[in-house]
Amino acid sequence: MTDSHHDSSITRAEKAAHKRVRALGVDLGAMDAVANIFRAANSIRNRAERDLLTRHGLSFTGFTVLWVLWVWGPRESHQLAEESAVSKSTLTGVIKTLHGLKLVERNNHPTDGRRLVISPTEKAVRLMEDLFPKFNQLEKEVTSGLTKKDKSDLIKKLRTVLHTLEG
Amino acid sequence: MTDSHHDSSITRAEKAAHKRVRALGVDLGAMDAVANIFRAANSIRNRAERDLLTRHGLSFTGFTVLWVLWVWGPRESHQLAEESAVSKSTLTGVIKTLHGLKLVERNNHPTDGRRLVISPTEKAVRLMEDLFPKFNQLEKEVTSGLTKKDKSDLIKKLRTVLHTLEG
DNA sequence: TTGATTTCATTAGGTTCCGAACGATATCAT
DNA sequence: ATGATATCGTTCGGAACCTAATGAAATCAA
Repeated sequence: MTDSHHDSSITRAEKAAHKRVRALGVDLGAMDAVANIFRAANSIRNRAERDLLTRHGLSFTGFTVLWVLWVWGPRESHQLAEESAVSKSTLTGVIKTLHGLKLVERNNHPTDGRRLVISPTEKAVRLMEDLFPKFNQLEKEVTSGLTKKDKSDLIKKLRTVLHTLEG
Repeated sequence: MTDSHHDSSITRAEKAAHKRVRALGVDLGAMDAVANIFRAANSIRNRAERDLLTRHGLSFTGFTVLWVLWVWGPRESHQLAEESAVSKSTLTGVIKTLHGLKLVERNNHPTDGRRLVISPTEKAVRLMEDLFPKFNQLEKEVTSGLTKKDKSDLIKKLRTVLHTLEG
């Protein structure tokens, strides 16, 4: 046994990247941290779509929008776009799709004629009550290599990154 | 001063989510870990596109593909698609865009008429030598709230998640 | 050698995604 | 009041993104 065959060892891609940027004086820790955030997000997203969402006709974004509505209740569309991390114009299309699936309602704002209030339908609530526990099961699986403390440390560090970005 | 105003405190969105799923017996640690991976990835991606990539006519995916070519050199398209984490059909379109920008060349494989070899142009190499250090600067900034050890812990935990997903 | 199978990239069709431009509504200044 | 400004959601144009179907080329069988 020489070394480095535990679960979190460096990947071939990371080694090649290090070699390429060696002469440029870059911060490898920052580079690998960001790269692994993207890899993890991509990988989890693809898994969720393949194993869970596609069969319900939902994209990951559609699921996210539904999740926000489920958690927060009816929202005006600009709020919904921000919470879902998509642009307003993207949301217009996603809402159209979700409306076609009879998962959201679109209502005019009572006093402001420009605004639109989006609500989850009863069907959407039932769907989320079925779907979210399954999604959480997937979340448990993908983080099953981490202890409870590992997860809480990971969360803390990611929140720090987010706080830096938003601050 | 009451409490909880440090950088990594729980967000409003997380609180609302916890309230909603309280009765469903979900794993909150797994939920928050995954949610924060997505939030961080989304946020960094948007920042990079806005502050760095758009002005060069590059999407984040286009940049990723160029990065892979820069690190690894000429690749066959199926390899390039996999390393870039997009489908082959998506890559066809991205390559078309990059070819329009004169950043990649498309060459037939010497012996196998089905295969295509994609190479970065000299222009692409120059662009990456200019662009990547700036991208890394952004990576440094977004992780500036973390110590060196924090970053290496974060990397390790994300690799563990990836290993679980791929294993 | 020819026919069946496999393995490539591309095309077809449809959703997601963005910024910019647009119309409609609300608000503010005068 | 009314004209200028700001703020909504939508539309437009175009890229990214997927799966399934297609077409081209290589390989395998007999």
